[in-house]
Amino acid sequence: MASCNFQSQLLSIMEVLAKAAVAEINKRVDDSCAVIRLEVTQSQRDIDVLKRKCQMMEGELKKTRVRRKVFYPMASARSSYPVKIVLNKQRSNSQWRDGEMAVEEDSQHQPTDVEQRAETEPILIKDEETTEDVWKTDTQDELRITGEESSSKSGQPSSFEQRQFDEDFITQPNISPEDSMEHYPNSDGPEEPGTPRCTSVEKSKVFSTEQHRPAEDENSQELVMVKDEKEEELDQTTALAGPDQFVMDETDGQLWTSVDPGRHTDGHPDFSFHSTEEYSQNISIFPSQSGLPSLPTMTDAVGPSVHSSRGKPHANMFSAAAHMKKHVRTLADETRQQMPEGQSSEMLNSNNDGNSLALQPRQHQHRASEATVRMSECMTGSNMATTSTFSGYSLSRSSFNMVKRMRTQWRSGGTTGEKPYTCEQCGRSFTKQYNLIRHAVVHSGEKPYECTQCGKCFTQRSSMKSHQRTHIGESPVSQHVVPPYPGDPHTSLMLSQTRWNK
DNA sequence: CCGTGCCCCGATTAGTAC
DNA sequence: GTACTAATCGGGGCACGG
Repeated sequence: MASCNFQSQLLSIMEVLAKAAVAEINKRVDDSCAVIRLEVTQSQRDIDVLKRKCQMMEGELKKTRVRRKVFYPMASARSSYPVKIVLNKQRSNSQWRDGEMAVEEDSQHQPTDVEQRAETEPILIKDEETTEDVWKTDTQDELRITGEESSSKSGQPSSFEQRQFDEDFITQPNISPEDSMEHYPNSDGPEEPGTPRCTSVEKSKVFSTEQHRPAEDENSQELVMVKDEKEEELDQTTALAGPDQFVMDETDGQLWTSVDPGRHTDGHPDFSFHSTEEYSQNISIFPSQSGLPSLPTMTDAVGPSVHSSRGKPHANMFSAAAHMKKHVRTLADETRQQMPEGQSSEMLNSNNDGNSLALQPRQHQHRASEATVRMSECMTGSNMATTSTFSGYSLSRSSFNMVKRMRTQWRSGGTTGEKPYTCEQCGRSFTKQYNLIRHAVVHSGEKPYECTQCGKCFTQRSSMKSHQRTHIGESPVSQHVVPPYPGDPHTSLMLSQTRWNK
């Protein structure tokens, strides 16, 4: 009898708890859906803005091309390496300008208005230049559109990384994945033989991107406020979930095992993939810097990153957050596309119901963001000793040791096969950070290493060296004529030029 | 000592000429 | 199909600074 009574009481308690849990889940799912809808709306606005910008920039590009055709008809003929022309546009602006001036002087041409403009403005050949301009104004456009920005300037936010995240994740929805690549350190302005004479990413971009900082500051106050709200919510959710619920798995290094289960089942494998793999990778990778350039493209970023990220070991949560946001948007877009209006919340509801550990989208975002920051701190060692939770995910001392081991392994290019450094541009992962840095030039088009004999440019020094070996071995004659070390590039240059120009 | 950035070498892949 | 070359990446190892 007593046990029967106890069972009935237990049953009733469980029922009450279950009902409460369901109600809470529904409530939070609805809340999350609202966030996603907001994201979708903002994304649509972003798309519109970007379309307009795109059209503007296309028009500018056409004008520029026309200008270039008119005034520099020999530009393409002056070099056998068109890439060199394009990529050198900034660094060799002065060089170009010299050549252009020479042409103009030869013709004794009186500059028209257009020409004067062309003289005072860089010749826009490559799209990144215009892309950056887009971003320069997009921030303002975005602020105008959303009307969410705070006009007042604020002091330093409590955490730059958090601020970066919020800035990207909340108030700047128009960040595209490729724009979050500014963190890529660059193969610096190289030196010596193979001296970078073909640098495509110009210093001016470095400065121009840094000029975005004030704009960031303008938003910082609101950003901090938003962050606080989110943290409060986060605390609530984590308190609800209980820290013990999300103990980090020490054995498999799956820091996110509890974050996003079940996503594969809801028809968004992409989001799931990125959230479980790329996020965890990006989290650990990106060096952050105080005062990040705002929204450069990948190609823009390669340059600045050289100067800004070196020696600044903290993770760049900006990029990670942008990545995260991209996938949240992906989810939202897919949801919108795949489901009729009004069904998305139900769908998400059902998805979450099917998984006891599945975080609701908003919770997921918040936790992901928080965990991102915390993780970055752990990975960078900036807060290794004090960080004890991943947004409510308990992290034992041994887990910290594991994280530290992982970090060491990753950074030293460990033998685990792990590729924690992911290119946001193409999604490729790399074992070492420097490999990612080196890879960035693929997207930037930068070819900093130039063969001293033939002038051909290469992305990597080893490529240039192997190429130079071809000069040595290209013919019995050249073996004798070309010095083993290009002390006298002229003779070898003549020989190699005939080869390249054939 | 450790973390980090970087260099160097070698392997692989893709493109091109013959 | 083969050879050659460029492009790219992986990994070992060194240098330097904290």
